[in-house]
Amino acid sequence: MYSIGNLAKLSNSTVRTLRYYDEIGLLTPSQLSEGGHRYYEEQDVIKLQYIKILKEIGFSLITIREMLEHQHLSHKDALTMQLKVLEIEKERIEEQSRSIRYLLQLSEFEELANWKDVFDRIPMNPSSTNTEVYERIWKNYFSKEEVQLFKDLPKIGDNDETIQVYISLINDIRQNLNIDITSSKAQDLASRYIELLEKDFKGDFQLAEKVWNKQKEVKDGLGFYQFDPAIVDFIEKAIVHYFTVNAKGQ
Amino acid sequence: MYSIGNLAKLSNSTVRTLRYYDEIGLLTPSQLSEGGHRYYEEQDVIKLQYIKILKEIGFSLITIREMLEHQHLSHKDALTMQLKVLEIEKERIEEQSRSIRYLLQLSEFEELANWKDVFDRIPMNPSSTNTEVYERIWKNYFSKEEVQLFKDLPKIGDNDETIQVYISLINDIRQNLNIDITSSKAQDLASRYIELLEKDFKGDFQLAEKVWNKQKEVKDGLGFYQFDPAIVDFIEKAIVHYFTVNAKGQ
DNA sequence: ACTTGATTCTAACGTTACGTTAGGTTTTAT
DNA sequence: ATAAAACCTAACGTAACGTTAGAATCAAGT
Repeated sequence: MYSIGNLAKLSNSTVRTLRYYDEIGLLTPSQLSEGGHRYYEEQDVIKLQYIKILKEIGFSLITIREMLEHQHLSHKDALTMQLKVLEIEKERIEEQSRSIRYLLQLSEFEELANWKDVFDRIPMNPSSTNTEVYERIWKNYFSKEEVQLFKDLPKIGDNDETIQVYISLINDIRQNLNIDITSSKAQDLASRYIELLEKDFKGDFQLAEKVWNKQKEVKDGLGFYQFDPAIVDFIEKAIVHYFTVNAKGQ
Repeated sequence: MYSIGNLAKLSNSTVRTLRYYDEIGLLTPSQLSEGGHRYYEEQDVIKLQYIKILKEIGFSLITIREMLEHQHLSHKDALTMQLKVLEIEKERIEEQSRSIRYLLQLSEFEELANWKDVFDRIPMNPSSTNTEVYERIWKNYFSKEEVQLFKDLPKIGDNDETIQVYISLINDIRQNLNIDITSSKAQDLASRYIELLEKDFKGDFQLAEKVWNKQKEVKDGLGFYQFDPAIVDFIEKAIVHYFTVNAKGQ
């Protein structure tokens, strides 16, 4: 026989919660005193444990009430439905996270200073479902295997370290736009960029070059991030010089 | 110059929403008629687009108001903070999903019929953080490499097809407990079980056997799922016979 | 039995972002 | 001028409580 306060303490709950559960018919006390005080039995304690478990895995109180009292829903159906609800919610969160990362990374690529800059730069829909659109474009210029490789290229918004590496490199380039292409600093930047290309294109520099050129030719681009012209210029010159000096055969 | 209804239509929003935004100071109309009607300008249309984008990625309206009007928060800080919020929320969902899958899979392993059965079978805390506890136990009996391999073994609650394969097999075994161990059916079941062991233990049948025996010796088990004794018995006999007949050297 | 402190009671307001209903006023088009 | 459409404010609802207020009840000690 427990008072409401004792039950609250016993079950790591609150008096308010228990009153609310009584109000909605989820957990009604076994007895009421003449003065209206609520008293609970051992079976109520156990029921409250069940309620807490179900609540913890995400069920609403109304659903819990249905499940515990009327049992219209089988446990499997209820669990399966709730899993579906959680999956939809997870998708929403992942999509939101992707959009936020997109904005953050875009912000760093272009050194966007404030919200106005960010909003001005946002395309209509910062979603990654545009990949399907670009796939159709890629098919016009590249083989099936090449298109497949593009799908794995780092994209802005990915939850991946690679983009950070690009961001770091692009920022370094941006701060060194005016240095001599032949300097060791410029060549270091070129080397770093080539290393990323090698990784992304699995060593296929011809494909990398083809993409780079097509990206400039095709009217709306190929869906790959479009660097600032000054940076494009720097990269081209630095890489040409790098390969000239190192005579890597390319 | 737009009326509230026109703006609502133009921006795929509702009159109620726009009134609420006015009420909380998020988007106030540029003009009010004598009669109290709200009229909005082009800049308000643009601002509403910004609001919608931020709302879509999960920011609360109050936060959006702060960001757009006072700009105390840099866009990077706000986006980073929101990403953290989403990550915490995602963790919660993943944990909840794991618990639900645990219950579903447990339910199928043991053919639990209703909620009472489920609750009776639930250990204190159906969390997978118990792995750390079991790791300490494993270290007493197994090498470091072996313990590492255990971490990758399928666990109840995993979002993985393997458990389903186990469930299917265990259910088949349960329905054939009384057949002759030497029958082709029993041997088929044994074969299927061995196939799973081979995959899980990377072909190391000696380790699999060691685990199987230790699981029975150690007082509270090793943290691997403990089959019903009748099923344990069946598996042992069927596998022994399988290897005897096929003389695989084990 | 009486007193006092602890516990409990109900009522009500708050939280977020609107949807919905009601009754009255304003705007717009003919 | 008239009528229809659009708009206004007020208020209640949604889920799951936390918080405050003022009054009543319970339990323990004398």
